[in-house]
Amino acid sequence: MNPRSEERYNVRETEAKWQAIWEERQCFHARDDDPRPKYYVLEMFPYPSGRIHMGHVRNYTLGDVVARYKRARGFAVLHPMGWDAFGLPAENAAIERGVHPAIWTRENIAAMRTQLKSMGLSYDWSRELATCEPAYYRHEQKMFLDFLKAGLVYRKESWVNWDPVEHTVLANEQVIDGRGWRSGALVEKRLLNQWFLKITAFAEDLLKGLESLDRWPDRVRLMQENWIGRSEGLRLFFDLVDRDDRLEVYTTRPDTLFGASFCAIAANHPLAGELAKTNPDLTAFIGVCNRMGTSEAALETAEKKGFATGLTARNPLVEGQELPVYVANFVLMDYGTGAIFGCPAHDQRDLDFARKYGLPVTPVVAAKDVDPASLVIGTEAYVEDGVMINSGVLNGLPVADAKARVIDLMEDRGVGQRAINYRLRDWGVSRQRYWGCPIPIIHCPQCGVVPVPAEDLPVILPEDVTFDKPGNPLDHHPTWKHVACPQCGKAARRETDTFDTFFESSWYFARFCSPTETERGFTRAAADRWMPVDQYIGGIEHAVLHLLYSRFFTRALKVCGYLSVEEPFAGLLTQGMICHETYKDADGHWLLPTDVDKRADGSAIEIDGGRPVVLGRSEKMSKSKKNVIDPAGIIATFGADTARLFMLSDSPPERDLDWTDSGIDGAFRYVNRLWRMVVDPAVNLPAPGTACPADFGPTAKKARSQTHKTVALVGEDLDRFHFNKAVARIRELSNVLAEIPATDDGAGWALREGLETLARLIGPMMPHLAEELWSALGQTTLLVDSGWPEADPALLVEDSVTLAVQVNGKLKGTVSLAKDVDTETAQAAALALPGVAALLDGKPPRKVIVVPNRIVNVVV
RNA sequence: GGGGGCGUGGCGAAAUGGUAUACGCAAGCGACUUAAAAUCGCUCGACUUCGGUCAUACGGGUUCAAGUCCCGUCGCCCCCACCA
Repeated sequence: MNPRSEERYNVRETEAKWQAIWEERQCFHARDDDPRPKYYVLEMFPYPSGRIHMGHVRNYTLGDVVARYKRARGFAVLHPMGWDAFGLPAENAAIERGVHPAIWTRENIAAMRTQLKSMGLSYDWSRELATCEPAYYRHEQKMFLDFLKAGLVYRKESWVNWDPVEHTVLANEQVIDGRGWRSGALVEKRLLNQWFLKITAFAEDLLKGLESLDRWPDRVRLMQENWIGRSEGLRLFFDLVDRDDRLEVYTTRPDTLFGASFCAIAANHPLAGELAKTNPDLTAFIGVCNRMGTSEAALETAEKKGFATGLTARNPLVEGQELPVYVANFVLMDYGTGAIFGCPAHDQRDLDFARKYGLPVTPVVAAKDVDPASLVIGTEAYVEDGVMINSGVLNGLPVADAKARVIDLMEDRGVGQRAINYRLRDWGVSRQRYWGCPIPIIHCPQCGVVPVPAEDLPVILPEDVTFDKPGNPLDHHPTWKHVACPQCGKAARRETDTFDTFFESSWYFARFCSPTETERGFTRAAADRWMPVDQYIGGIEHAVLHLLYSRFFTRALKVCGYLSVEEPFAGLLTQGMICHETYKDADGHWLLPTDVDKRADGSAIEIDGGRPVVLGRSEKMSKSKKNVIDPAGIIATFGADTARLFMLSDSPPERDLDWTDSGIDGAFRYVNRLWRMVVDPAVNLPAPGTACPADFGPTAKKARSQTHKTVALVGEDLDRFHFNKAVARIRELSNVLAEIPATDDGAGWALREGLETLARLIGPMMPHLAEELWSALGQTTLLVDSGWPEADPALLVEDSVTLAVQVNGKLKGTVSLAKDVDTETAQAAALALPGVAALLDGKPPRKVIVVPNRIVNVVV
């Protein structure tokens, strides 16, 4: 036995060795003056929570394969990594464990950086950034002030989710079933002064821009389209009877104006507030509306409720008609004008409301062939298309024409105008939090809102704060908020709110272009050099928020002269989640996979105590369900390459991936198999660089053809991110190479060619193993520097092909023919097949279809 | 309620409208071994009278040909949601 085969592939030593060599030689350093075409690949940067999880492993493996592949293909690759380091968990750690958020965050970054490095990721670490450092966030304070100057920022009182226990605003996604996600307290609506970024100014542009993003998943584009929610309709005024005032309403159904039977305004509508001043019952009703739950269940069961204000409004289209005005719980202040007219016959909510309060229900649209007289609206509104009835001048018009006619009429009379409305709302960026970027504003009793002068930037977050009281520590700080007004010099107060953490992640991709720039975040030259990101990779959960904010932010930066592009991410890959089986004990408590012993029959018991375990379905790995596997243990045991291979091989990247122990075992077996194939080859290999022999035996010849075909196919697969297929093809090649008999002419040469190719093809996926194999094969260069193999076109063409032969579309056999034979030859060969001849029974076929090199279909 | 996606062996999955089930996992059998692990080899959709026949959730349709395109049904998943 060859003594070397007794050695085992030493994962730890080998991976550490190559990581050190790559780092020492700065293999992944991106140079701004590199003349080759650029390729910017970026993965969504992590929040430094303390440890990496499997989702990170998948995300960064995918990105690293793309980066290493593009590098091999001759691109100047920018592949950076950083930390989305502001955020709530750091404050929670401070409250719960007494650690300062800055210390907690920096320690987590250090720990996670070590973990990421153990994965062998090809980052340019010289560009690393952390958003919690003043060197980073100072620039976004400047950007905010530039946006303010450009009219893209404003301050407004708005209704927010207020957690009365934590004394802070919550984002919508932090409100679960109407309660604060941490405190569990019922969330209230509060009117608060907040800073807003005018994302709605770009609504149309953000919508249009989606069309150009042809390398984004359709799903994400559609989600953003729905989120922006463009609608076309009419804004019109209803005069209020006996009041010198009118009510502005937005509708997408101006055609149904003849069927109107009431108007309704939101509880937070200014008119409701005014009326409530003299009406305690209305005040109470508004209070009820503001406390109303916003959970799915609450909305489903919530009754339509209204409060008759006693006011009436004149229907601008129907002479003499007066409609009662209600305050209604189902009208939203922040969509349209916060006021509607109700047409019960053709809107389900309006119908529910009308039935409850005994309001008239007049159908004004009927399906084309329905007799209007027989039309009865019961408990279901008619929302389909049709023709106008009961509508005076509109009668007989199709809905679309009636809409246009009413809009024209209202515009002519000056009581309304065509309007486009968006569901998208301006981005409120104020948070009553400590661990975030301070908003660079000073409030002066004399001068009002005063921006911090550029020369006083950055406004640095003070570190000497306490977390013993609820609310924002910046508010409790004894000195920090007290400053002199930059304009009048008198005592003034700093803004103590900080930015939403989506602010930092909205421009970090540009910062990576010139991470040490001190003047304005990044130089225009560097941004022009590297932007846009050619391939962005991350979770689908950011389909709207982060990706939409970043698209807006990039446009705003362009307006302010920072960069030239509008779209930050030219290509987007959204990866699926990592799932794992779930386990519960008899009492219904979740169990960790490490506490469970799976048995051969599929059942499972608790390792400690042996009680039976209830197996649950595979679900997204989460701490709450305890179905998590720590990547650190996997990497320590099996190595980074095994973990990476597993992440790539079982499912396409956009699909969810089931973690299985047997899957990781299989990947590890393959890593070792490849290693053995090289260090202990079945056939003696010629020296590297030996000239190609003139003749090859049949199997060696086939193997060579397979080698070159695999090069071509794996390249296509990687171009399309079909990593699972690339892995399958590589495995196929190794299966073929293992079959070459030593007796074949040129066997050793064909095997060396195959193994060298294999090493290069696995380079992006299993980089440590690839380097190890490359060097074991006697190569003296680094594999990362050796480019991508080229397929020999001569070896890609087959001289013979197998054609399927069908009769009436059913497979009856195959024939082997020379490639590209003429139709007649193929047809004759097919008809000569015994099975085919028998079915024909001597008669000529009705028709024969020949698809060259593929199939012959005989129709009888 | 609105929008979108998916349904292929025991499992993860392949398949420009053209030989369905590549590649892997699990399982079974065998070799090596005192034994186990590791490794290597073979079998592996269903039924079969061994000629074949039937299988891509279900029912229709288009086509010489459908997992793939169209219509409908069922099931699962995701996103948004009193958006006027």
